[in-house]
Amino acid sequence: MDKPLTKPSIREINERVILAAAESVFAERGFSGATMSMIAKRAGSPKANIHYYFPTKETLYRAVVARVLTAWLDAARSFDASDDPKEALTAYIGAKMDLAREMPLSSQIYASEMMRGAPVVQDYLETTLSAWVAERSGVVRRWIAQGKLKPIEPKYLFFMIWATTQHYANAAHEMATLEGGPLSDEAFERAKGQVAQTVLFGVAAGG
Amino acid sequence: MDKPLTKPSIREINERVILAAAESVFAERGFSGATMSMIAKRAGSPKANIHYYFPTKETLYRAVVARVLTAWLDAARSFDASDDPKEALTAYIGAKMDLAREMPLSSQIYASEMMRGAPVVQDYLETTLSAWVAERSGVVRRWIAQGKLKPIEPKYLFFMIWATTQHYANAAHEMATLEGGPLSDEAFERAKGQVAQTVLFGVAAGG
DNA sequence: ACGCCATTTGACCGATCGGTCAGATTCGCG
DNA sequence: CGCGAATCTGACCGATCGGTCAAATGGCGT
Repeated sequence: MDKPLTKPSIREINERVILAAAESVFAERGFSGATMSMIAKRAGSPKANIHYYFPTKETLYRAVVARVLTAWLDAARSFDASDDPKEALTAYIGAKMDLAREMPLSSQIYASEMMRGAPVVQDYLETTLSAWVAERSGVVRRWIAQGKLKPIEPKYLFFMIWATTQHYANAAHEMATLEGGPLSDEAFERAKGQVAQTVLFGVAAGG
Repeated sequence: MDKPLTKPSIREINERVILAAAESVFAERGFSGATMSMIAKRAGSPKANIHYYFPTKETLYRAVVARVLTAWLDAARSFDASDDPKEALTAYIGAKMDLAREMPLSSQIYASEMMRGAPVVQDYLETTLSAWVAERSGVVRRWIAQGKLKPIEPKYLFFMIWATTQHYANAAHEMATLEGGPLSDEAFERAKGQVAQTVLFGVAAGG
């Protein structure tokens, strides 16, 4: 879907460029710390032209956040890849970890949104995410009933997965300092494996 | 130590009030989003008086962050409470969880600091925290050598603990929305237990 | 009571913020 | 090519920012 049958219009191109610039600035400085001039400079346009495409700073911010949420939901789908808890959780944790590594800016914006009380994504929390959690909690409870998992509270399991994976974006700088440099691909893959292993062993039915 | 032998001076009282006000504003809006007038209003003093005690916004911010770090290190000490991995990890996770619940503002400020690349606490990361991790990694490796833990990379274990506990501060609003209200004390205690249990089972030597 | 220093305060400053606007320029279609 | 719409841009605006300052007020030892 969404194939470029027609060549992208000037509007499409520029909105894309501006959104990318805005994402990086919002991630670095937060909503209040970001300035329109900074975004304009990074996008390579005069400030007035940014306002031509996105009338206000808040409009622009909402557009950036909207992109973040779609990426989030895409990764969430990997949870449904299998009916087996081991496979499903491994796939989900892996997808979330990859997301944090490949789109750290988005992850940081999402975290900042939450810390500020979700002024923009509140309704997403109440509708889409609530529904997702309710549905998948049912799946986890079924696994528990089938004796495949310990009797845990599904919500806290999801919190733990979100926390851990998000941390690899939020605290990338802290980790880099402690490691003496950015995590290599190999180190990241080992981290991914250990997180998945730990969670799986932690919740797997005793045996 | 530090007993109030003499009654606190005007300076001590006011600095305390200002720091508390500043902490809440910085946590809500981030460094750039916080304004001196907002802090002044919350502290109940005119803005000029804030500048009398803390000459610049950055000075004030650094003072707030300094308090956060001492609370951090206090909680970290609970890791050394025992030589037994089960007890030590349970105590450490519990202390960190309590910290996130009792001082959510501090936790959020710390997270924001990291996301902005640690402009203020960089040297703390390179010295104090690095040393702490190096030392405790040695302890974990000893436990592994004694067959008490799976052969894991200690650093990723710490990352996971930090991530999970910090999440209960950073994402408190997200959790509250999904739970239909703030986590009760009971719910929080259950979460704490499940996190500790999951991590312990996840890293405990098989058997 | 006096005098000295700490503290408090409202008025004020230049810089920068988000946003506006009119006019110049370019695009795309007949 | 011609022309209306879309796009671009420098100049500009009021509001607010962090920070300053001189004068007023208060606390306290003697």
